[in-house]
This record gives sequence, C-alpha cells and structure tokens, in this order.
Amino acid sequence: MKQIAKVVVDVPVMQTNQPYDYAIPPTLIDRLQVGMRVEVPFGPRHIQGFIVAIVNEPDFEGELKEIIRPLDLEPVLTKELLQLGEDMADQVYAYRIHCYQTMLPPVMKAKYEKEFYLLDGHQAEDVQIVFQGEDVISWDRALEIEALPQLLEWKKQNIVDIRYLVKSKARVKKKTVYQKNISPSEIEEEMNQLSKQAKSQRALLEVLMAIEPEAWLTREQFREQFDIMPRTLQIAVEKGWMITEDKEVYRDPLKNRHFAQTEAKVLNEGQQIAYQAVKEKIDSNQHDVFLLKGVTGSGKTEVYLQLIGEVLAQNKTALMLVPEIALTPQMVHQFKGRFGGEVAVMHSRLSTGEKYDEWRKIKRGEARVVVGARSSIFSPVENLGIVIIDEEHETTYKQEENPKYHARNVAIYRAKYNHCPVVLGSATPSLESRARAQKNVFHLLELTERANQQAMPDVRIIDMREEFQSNNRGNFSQILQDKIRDRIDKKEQTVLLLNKRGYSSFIMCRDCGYVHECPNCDISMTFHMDTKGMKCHYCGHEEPVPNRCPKCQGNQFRYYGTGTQKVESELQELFPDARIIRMDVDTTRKKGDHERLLAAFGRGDADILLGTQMIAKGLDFPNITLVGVINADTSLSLPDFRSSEKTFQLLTQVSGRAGRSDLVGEVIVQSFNPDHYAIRYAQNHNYDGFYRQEMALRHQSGYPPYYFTTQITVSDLDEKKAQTKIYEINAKLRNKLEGQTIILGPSRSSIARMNNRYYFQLLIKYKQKENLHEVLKEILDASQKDNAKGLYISIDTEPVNFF
DNA sequence: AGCACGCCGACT
DNA sequence: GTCGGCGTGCTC
Repeated sequence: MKQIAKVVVDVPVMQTNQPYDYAIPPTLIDRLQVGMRVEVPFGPRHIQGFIVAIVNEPDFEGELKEIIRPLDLEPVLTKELLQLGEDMADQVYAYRIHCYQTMLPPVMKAKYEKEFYLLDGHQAEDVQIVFQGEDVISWDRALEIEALPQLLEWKKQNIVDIRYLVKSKARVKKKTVYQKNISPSEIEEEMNQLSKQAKSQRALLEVLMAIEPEAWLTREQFREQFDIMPRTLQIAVEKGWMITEDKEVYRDPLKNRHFAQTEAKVLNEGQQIAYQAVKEKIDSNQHDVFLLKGVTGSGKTEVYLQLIGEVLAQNKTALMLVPEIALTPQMVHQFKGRFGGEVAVMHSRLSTGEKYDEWRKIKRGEARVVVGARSSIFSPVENLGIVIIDEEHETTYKQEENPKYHARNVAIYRAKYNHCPVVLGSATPSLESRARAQKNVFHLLELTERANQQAMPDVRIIDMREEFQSNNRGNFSQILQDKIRDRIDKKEQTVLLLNKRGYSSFIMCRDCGYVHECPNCDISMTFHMDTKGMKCHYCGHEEPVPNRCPKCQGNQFRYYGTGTQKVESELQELFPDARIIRMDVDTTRKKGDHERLLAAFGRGDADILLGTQMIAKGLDFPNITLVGVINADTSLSLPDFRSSEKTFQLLTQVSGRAGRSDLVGEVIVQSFNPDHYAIRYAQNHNYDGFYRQEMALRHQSGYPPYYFTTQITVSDLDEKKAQTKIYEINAKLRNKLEGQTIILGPSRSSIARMNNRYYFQLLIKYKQKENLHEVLKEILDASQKDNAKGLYISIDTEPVNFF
C-alpha cells in the first residue's frame, strides 16, 4: 500500500531543492497522483508543491506531516515532464520548482495569503474593534488598519492564530447556455395565454417550437440567429420554458477570425527528399535530429506542414516552435488553415486566461498541434511524433532568466524520450548546429532552390564612407534614394531595415562631452522622440531631457544615434508623397498593433515599411521588390564573439523579403565596413563560405563550437562584495579545473551597474566537462548564505548574449 | 522564502 | 534588568 508522497515544494532556494516526504491521509489515497499540485504544511506555513513520486517507504526518518489537499483533479505534469524538470534543473543549475513552474501556464503558480482568525472564547472589546464582528481578518487588511503589531501580540497570547492559504489563480470561463424545457403542446397553450402585446415572448415561443429539444444555445446565438433579446430569455427561464446551465468555454485568442482551408502543395524534388528522410523516422518511431537548411523562400514551411500532416494521420502529436516575433497571424494562418481546430497557439501576447485555455486544450488532447514560442516546448502533449524548430539559429530560444534553458536542447530531450525526429530549420543555421551536422551528430538536409524558381535577389553594397565624403550626411545614400523613388513611381513596395542591435540614441554635451547616463545603471539613457524624454532600457527609469548640462551648465546638446522616428521624418522629407508605415517597439506596443500594421502594408496602404529587426521575419508580400538596410554594421561592433554571425543572419534574413513572387527583388545594403566578410558573404548568399571563414576564426580564438562556454555572474548592491566573490570563485575554479579548460576574466560586466547592482563575470571555456559540473554545483550549494544576504550568483551554460 | 531561535547593544 | 537588532539554521 503506497502512502508516501514525495513533494517538490515551492521554496526556490538551494537548501530545499529536493523532494520532501509527506504522508497521504486515508481520505486522499485514491485521489492523489504523481504530477498533481498539492497544498502541504511546511514549517508553520502552508505552501504549494508537486507530487513527483508516490512510494511505500519514506526516506525521511522523522515524523511525517500529511498532505492537506490536492489542487488539481488530474495531474498537470506528465511523467515525462516530471523527469525532464529534474534533469533540466541539474543541467542548467536551476531549482526544480522553477523548472516545473516554467512548464505550466502562469495561472498555476500559487498565490499565498495569510489571515488571522479568532480562537474560541475571546470576545474582549478591543479584539472586537479590530475584527468588526467577523472571526477572520486578512493580513493585508490588518496591515492597512495598522493592527499588525497588536494581532501578533494576540497570537502570542493565544487569542488569535494565523492561517496560511494557498490560492489557485486558475479560473475557468463559463457561459450560460439555454435549453428548451417545454413540449410542443405546452407551447401552444402558452401562446394562447399570452397577451397581444407580448410580441417578443411570442417570437421566442415560435423559435422554441422550431429548435431541437436537446440543443444548448447561447445568448449570442439567440440574438444573432433569431433576434431574441436577453431580457426575453430571462422571462422564459422565470416561466419555466427554458432551463440554463453554465458551460465551460475556452477563451479563443483567434475568435471571429476565419482561416481559409489550404491544401497540401506538390513538393519539389529537394522538398520531397527532405520530407521522405524525416517521414521514415516518424514511421519507424526513431529518434534523429535533422538540420533543414533552406534558402529564404525555399518552402520549408510546406515541408513542416506536410510532416505534421503525416504525424496527425498516424495519431501522434506535433510541436512547432517559431521565434516570438515570427509568430505573426500570417504564420498562424498557415497552420490554422491546414489543420483547423487541431492547432493550439502559444505566445507571450496571450492573456493569462487564454494561455490557460490553450494549455487545457493541449492537455486534453483536443489540440494535437502546438504552434508556439520558446516555452511551448513544454506543452503537455503525449505520444509526440515530431518537434520542429523554425529559425533554429534565433537566440530567443534561449531563456535569459532562470531556468536558463535552450529550447533546442529540450526539444532533443523530448524527442529522444518519445522516439521521434526533431527538425531544425533555418536559412542560416547557427554554427553550433551546422558543425554538429558536419560531424554527423545531426543529419543535414538542404533546400537550395526557391520554391517559385525565382533567383535570389541582387544585393548591392553601398560604401557610406564615400557618401559621407561627398557631403551626404543623411541616412540615405543617393543610390538608395533613387531606387526608392523608382519603386514609388512603379507602385511597388519597399522595406527598410534599421539595424538597432547594439545601438542606442543618446545625448552628449557639445561643450564638455558629458553623456547623460541613468542614475541607477552605468549606461547612457536613450532619447525617445515620442515622449521627448530620456529612458533607460535596462531599468526603465525615465526623466525629461536636461535643459543644462549637469557638469558644465552648457545648454548645447548633440543628439547621437538614429531612432526610427528620426529616420522616418528624414524619409518623409525626401519623399513627401510616400506613404510610410513605421514598425518598432513604439508603434507595436498594444496587442494587435503588429498585425494591423502588417495587414495594412500587405493591402498596399503604404509604399514603404520602415522597421527594426521585427520586420526581418515572416514577411511574405509579393509586391516587395526593394529591401534597404540603412545601417548594416551596428551589430558588428557588439562586444560578442557572435557579432559577425548575427549580422550575417540578419542581412540574409532581410534580403529574403525581396522578390518572393514573379517580380525580381533587389537589395541595397549601406555600410561603413563594406568589405567585412559577414557583409560580403551575405551579399553573395554564400552561407557555406561564411561558415568556413567564421569556423576558422572560432577555432583560432577558441570559441564555440570548438569550445563549450559557461558564464558565471555575481551581483551585489555593494561593489566590493561582488568583486571579492567573483575572485573567490575564480580561485576555486582555477584550483580545481585542469586540462583544456580556460577561464576568461574575472571582469566587470560591460554594463557594470544595473538597477544599482554591481555585476562581475567570468567565462569558462572547455572541451570536456570533466569535473566542471561537480565544481559548479559546489559553488551553487555554497551560495546559499550569500543569497540570503542579497548577493546573487548566476550560472549560464552556453550563454547567447554577452553583456 | 518565511519563520523561530538565539546571542549581544541601548534603553525604561 | 528587558527589548529588539538581525545572524543562523530549518522546513518532510
């Protein structure tokens, strides 16, 4: 008889990062299952936990407490996800509880409340004043009326006690539905008794005569189909003509939207070969990882769609990951159009309620295809048949907060567990993945032709240094201006990319060179045209533009950098007749903005689409024949060994937006480093050339994929404490690690202070793990005390961004 | 994370 | 002599 539950509790610290044993009370023996959330006593409190195992014998040798209650009717985590969470916690140096919370929709994170309740027989007057005749008072209310010290005192005197509440935030949306509860003969009778003026009721009775007896109809259906108003329905219920029930409904993030059914297209030879290779693994339930490298416009999506179609035909499920910004309605349309209601969509713009409902659809097996961003890799699907990661090189697949997992690794883990293939798709694979394909760890599949047989667009590089010398100080070279003019005249469309990566607009005093910095972070503040204010991108601090230089009292400021707004006004000046749509964080802040702007551009409401990175993806409009990159090289100067790779990927990506139909596309790239290899190879659409050269450089300087990397960051409000700690860690690492391990640093982070915390870091480069894992875990274990004092140590395996 | 326990400085 | 500061350790 099993009666001991092992529970991972909601206390995210190193000391409690292990399951605790609890007795299962007799009343709950049949109701508790592995993977459920439960409320348990922990010390004097009540908290939430996850049952990770149910066993016969406890490991703990003390007296066990009992589980208080289950928080779910069914397990929310499958056995697979429980195991994954445990392994992931170990690999990315995270807490197990954090991993489990990350796998679930946010509503499942417990909310805790405390309240004081009156013990029997204490009716003293002063007590009554506080409790106001009730027998409980919430902690917050006590705080509000400043009765907290008094109540804590009463607790000592056993007059009141504290109750800890675990609240669930999950709310199921309900809708009232109506069913008729009256026979045809009764309807006749009622009709005869109605007064002549009761026209609405008469109309309703006629409707009731016509509809099916078992049908449940909503208020909206009565209104839209029969023109019956809610008030009439209410009368009908009062008179007993109809009964009501509250039925569970899903919040539909795509409601009122129609998706035209699409059919599978005939695959070309390359697509067919790729499809077949993956299908074989699906058929034989074998794990494998494929790297599908296809030039922009080569029809990767159609291959994905048909593979998923095959998986569904075999009664399995599919996970389809896309980068957050590519999760546009255009993309969703393709999947909804092919698979309809089988598709669940998951991304950060859904409300918490919508996320919860999409999650439940997946859990219940009602949606067997999940299209989503990073975290949807944890979808509770069973019988997984394929995992596809589109744009696999994108760094958004790496979570930058804890747990710092990479969706690609999780995908491979889950596919192994489910004996199914993974497809990593990209026009510009990450060097890591491409190198793995080279070593036959992954299988390389290539699509070298564009699906429409269209040639790759012609890419021309403009040397902006020359423009500068010939006294053109603007952002647009003469040639780009001519081309834009030409497109406007021909009624074709232009896309302009402003590369904002590693870039900000700041103000500087012309007299003394003072740069306006954030008071909390050691970084210059960004000037925002729309609010005419300064804003810190790291902590959100805002202030007006200073009138006078705080240092020398001068009042001449120079505005550096190029914001999209500034470029837009320059563009409008150059082309007064052009209709321009600007797309950046400022114009896409509200839900649906993104979609609205794209749809407008797609309809031809504008001649020019000007935007940041977010326009580089998924844009597929036939009338775009010119793509201009205003500043190709800002991303080259990032203090990051991947800066060339990122630049190459961005240029290739955005070039692919041109010439996707019968019209020939053209790309203009403006640069101050026109001879840089990343730009040259992007010009010639030569991924392989770039790959070889970049690999040689990485080899030379000892970076991934030749070495693995792990970054350790220490932060504290006190600069000295953080610095001491990082040197301590450094000494320990150098002492314990040997062989080919290299440690870079320690050093101040490139943003040395953020939100008043000081950051120090070091980077470990290694070929074999050896004992690194053990040493890092030791460091983390020992960090417990520091943590309590506000000194944080963070370990990031394979970081994708370096600060 | 909370919370209790416990050991030293400033007060009625 | 006591109140309360927060350093330390525990939670099945």
